[in-house]
Amino acid sequence: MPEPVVTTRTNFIRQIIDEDLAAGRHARIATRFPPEPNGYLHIGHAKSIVLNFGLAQDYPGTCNLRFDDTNPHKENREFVEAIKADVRWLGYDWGERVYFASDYFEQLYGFAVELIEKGLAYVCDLSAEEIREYRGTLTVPGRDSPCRDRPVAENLALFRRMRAGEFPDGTRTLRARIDMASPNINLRDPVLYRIRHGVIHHQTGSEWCLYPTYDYTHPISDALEGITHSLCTLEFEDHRPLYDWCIDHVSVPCKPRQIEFSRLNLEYTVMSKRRLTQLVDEGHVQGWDDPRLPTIAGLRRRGYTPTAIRTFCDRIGVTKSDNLVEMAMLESAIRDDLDASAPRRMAVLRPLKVIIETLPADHSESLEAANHPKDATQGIRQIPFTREIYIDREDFAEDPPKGFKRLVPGGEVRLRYGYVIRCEAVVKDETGAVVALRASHDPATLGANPEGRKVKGVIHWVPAAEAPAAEVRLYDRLFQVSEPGSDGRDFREDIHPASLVVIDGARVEPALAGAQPGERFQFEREGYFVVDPDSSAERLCFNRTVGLRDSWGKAQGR
RNA sequence: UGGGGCGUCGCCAAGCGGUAAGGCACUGGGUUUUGAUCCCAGCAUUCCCAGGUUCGAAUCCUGGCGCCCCAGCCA
Repeated sequence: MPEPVVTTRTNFIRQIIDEDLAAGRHARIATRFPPEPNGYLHIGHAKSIVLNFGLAQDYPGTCNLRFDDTNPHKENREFVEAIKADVRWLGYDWGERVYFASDYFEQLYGFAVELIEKGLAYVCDLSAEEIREYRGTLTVPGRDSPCRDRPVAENLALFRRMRAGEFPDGTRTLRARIDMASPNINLRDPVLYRIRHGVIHHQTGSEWCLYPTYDYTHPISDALEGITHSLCTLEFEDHRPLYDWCIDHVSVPCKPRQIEFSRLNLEYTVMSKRRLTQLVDEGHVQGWDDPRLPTIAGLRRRGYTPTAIRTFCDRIGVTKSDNLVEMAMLESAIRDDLDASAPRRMAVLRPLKVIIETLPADHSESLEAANHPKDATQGIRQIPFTREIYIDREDFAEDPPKGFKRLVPGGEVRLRYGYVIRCEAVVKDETGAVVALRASHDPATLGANPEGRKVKGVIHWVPAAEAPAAEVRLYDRLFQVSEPGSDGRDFREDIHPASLVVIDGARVEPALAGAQPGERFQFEREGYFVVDPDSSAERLCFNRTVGLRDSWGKAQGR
């Protein structure tokens, strides 16, 4: 089958790189993906991963994986490992190039000493509250810290004592000496180092009680790794002058260029780490890999493929404009991939028994079914056809709406891969509920059209006695509004109460019996499903990745 | 009302002074033993608005308007 078309379109970042290359500024590009290990990766990170690793692949060049681990409070090893697994799963290989910002702590310290010696950084005794007061506001310039003109020797000595652990948390910081009156607040003597006692850093243990801030660490880490193009999201645009300042005033080997692009926003979900963490910690979902979450782990468990995610990232492009992408965009990417690759199977979600009375009780014949309608290399499988079968309750209607093409009393329908049957009688219980159907079949219709009449409908089915039971989890959007938390609501109020519907008594065709976790199928006329890790030989369990496009359901207003 | 960004079809997004790509969605039609897929066709006289420059402007200039980000010892 043809691979889904992935046309790597150009974008403004590629144009910048082309210009830089044409101007001879670099022989080869180097990018990096710099996650902070304080949560799981989500589809927004995938956009960045596909961008950075994709650039390295195409130009070619290299892309480092670098953990931005400067805040030991929120970070841990579990997240480091999960992030590695997700990047690898997406199909990218960093080779030997995994780094940690904490690898550079000693060098970073040395560069801080260099800044102090140049009179460009000073130890400040102001408390956090005082620093805030001195910073001024958006419209009012800040005031100089009383420590701003401290002699170099004193700064050096104090900074050394900060490292030695002589001062408690929050009592002193190292600050860049830039401009307290700058209209850009990030330049009003930003904090470079803060004191953090008693935290065990996942990489450096208790070696340090002094931790550098992102603004100081990131540019230098980039430079030390020889990054040529440092791509980040728009909110860091204001930080670029500080990024450049750090690189310009410290003895690093090269000058990386920071370029900002807009982050991905998806309708009906949330993307911020704070909110995702809250959903997991407060139990609104069942973990970071809950299939309703836009995390990579969640999408994987939902049945998404790396290819679909890459296709999606490619289709949304890379720009600087604010965006809110429709779910339909993501869904079409996974449908494209799975339509081409997923083997077809039949599964009845809400079983309704049909007794084919023109067949003897012990009738059993094997019907042949192609595993894929357009890919013969996927082969065929056999489906036993028996007197009693199950069809989906939604494929029968006593009082059908206009245009209904499925089974109705006295009407005919084709059983997929099998015969045309006619509904002869409706069996009801004392409450009037339909419990079964009595039917006849036309033996002349296997692989042939019936004589003298047209049968429009085709429905799926499973042999009653030989259809394994299964649990099927139907997922819907996690939120019921396109922008959770907009207009001042708490985003949790917008959680969709029926985002997960568990169907307990589904019946599937025998060929699904040994399905293994991670295997993906199309359940014909229903959608794409993946075997959940909870599945076992005794109890099959499927997750619905996405439904098939459904013009009938849509026309019915569903 | 400081600074930094952004504004092209319902949603993404090309376009870089020569007369509005593409994808998603949607609407028709065809094929079909999945109301799926596939195929074919349609879908911005107009680019936030208003002036200006030019033979010619989404692209250049000026002035508005709208939206986003920044006042963590988070990233």
